[in-house]
Amino acid sequence: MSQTVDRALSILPLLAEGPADLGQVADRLGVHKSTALRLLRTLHEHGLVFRQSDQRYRLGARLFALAQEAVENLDVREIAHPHLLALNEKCGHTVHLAVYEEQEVLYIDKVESRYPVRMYSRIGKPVALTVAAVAKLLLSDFPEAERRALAEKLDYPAYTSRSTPNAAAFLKELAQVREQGWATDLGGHEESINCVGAPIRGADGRVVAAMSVSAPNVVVTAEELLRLLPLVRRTAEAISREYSGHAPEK
Amino acid sequence: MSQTVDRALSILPLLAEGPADLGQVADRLGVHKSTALRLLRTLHEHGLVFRQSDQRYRLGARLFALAQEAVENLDVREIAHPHLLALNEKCGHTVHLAVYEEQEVLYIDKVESRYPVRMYSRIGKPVALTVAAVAKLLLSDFPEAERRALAEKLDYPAYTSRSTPNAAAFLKELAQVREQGWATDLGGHEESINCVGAPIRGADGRVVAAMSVSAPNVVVTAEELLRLLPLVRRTAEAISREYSGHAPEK
DNA sequence: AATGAACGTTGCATATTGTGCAACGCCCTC
DNA sequence: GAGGGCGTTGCACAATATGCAACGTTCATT
Repeated sequence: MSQTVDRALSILPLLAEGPADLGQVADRLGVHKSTALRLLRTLHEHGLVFRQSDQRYRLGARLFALAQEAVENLDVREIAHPHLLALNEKCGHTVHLAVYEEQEVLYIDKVESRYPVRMYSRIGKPVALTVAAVAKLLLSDFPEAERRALAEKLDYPAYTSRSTPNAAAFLKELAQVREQGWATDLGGHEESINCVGAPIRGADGRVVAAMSVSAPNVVVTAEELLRLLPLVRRTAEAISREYSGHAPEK
Repeated sequence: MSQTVDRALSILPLLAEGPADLGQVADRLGVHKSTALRLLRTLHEHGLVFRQSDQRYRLGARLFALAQEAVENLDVREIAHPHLLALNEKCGHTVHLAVYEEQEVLYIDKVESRYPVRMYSRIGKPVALTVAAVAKLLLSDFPEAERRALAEKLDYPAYTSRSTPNAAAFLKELAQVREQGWATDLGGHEESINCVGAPIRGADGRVVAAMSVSAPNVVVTAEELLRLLPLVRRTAEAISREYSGHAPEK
């Protein structure tokens, strides 16, 4: 690997501790002042480092401009897709990925069940906010005030006898989902369909997306589906790690 | 300056645009694949870059961590943040904090509007120097010679019909901003968005940062926004006092 | 006002270090 | 089973980064 680049990059964490002058940088790198100067100059040209008024060096603003841009161009779907495929490979059921956007929760990816009996859904379709596992996951991460405001505003259609009946029940459910880190929908939308889901989190811990596994009663019972929970959670965690920039573990 | 480091660092903005594979990186750098590989490996070891499951490279977690530290070390931000929150609490609009660094003006903090219609911006993003209220505030504090030199060097993109058209107009505007101690951007960047801003000064009276309140026409008219000016100025002054070492007044 | 220390900066000779090349191995497609 | 695409490795060469020593400035000390 490249010694020069290695040295240059070692400067960054060093400056993260606080501003430092040329001599300090050179010392801590174990190189000559002139060498440190050239490295700092190159970092400077790229905006990763800058020189404050007392001539000392500190981390530059371009660093967070880069990070910000990277986050913006991050596509959850792209990262999640192979994981969703792998999960489907293992359990055979329909796997969904959803995000919250403009007061709605939308499916943005889907891997079809490999069983002949499938649940109906389609990418881009808004999901039932009050009952869907992915909706509960995404909404449970909202600040409490917003959760309450939203819960009041919603309708609570009685899709089935097990649909969430009202705001109070919904808020209680969200609190529980938030607490336990996973969610279910057991026949709340369609009598014969059950789902289990888990949240996908960004580097800052906020929920950026949610995934779920869904299957009709006729294929597996609710209890059997719940047994998949650890697998679903592990998958969601793997996606979270990769999404927030950690190398996937081998 | 160091060619190797220069090449390595050029990879970062390239990856910020989105994931890329080895060949793409090598091409865009204009170097041999093997060279690109070694550079990427070094970046990888420092955690600035990582390899997602499809083998393509992406910006890594350490970059985000560094960016975070870089922002946190900007102490204006730390001091200003609660004030920005309070201001947003009162008026509901988007509040920005910006500093000048290395020929650019950058947003370093932001509190989102609580209205559904929001303006687009992001922390770390360089702002349009010739029109943004915060840019005018920061640049107006430069010594006259530097202002003139800078004004000559700049481009004057006509974002809208009300954008600053040329160096002469810009210098006149800066002089006025300097005189009155506040600045506006009335549809100069995006036709439907207005801003009012005020400077934050250090103990020596120099402008160290600038803040602004922004709102689209559809939410409040320019006149209504201007009525917030006293509030904005008072907030900026409170931040200035605290920043320059006076105890925050309760 | 003069001296000296501390720090950043520059040019240069040296050899360490990074480079391109070509060949290899792997995986996937046709 | 052949072929193309892609990442990877070892090697010989010279381009490139390095340390040194000397210079310039700024600032504190006497």
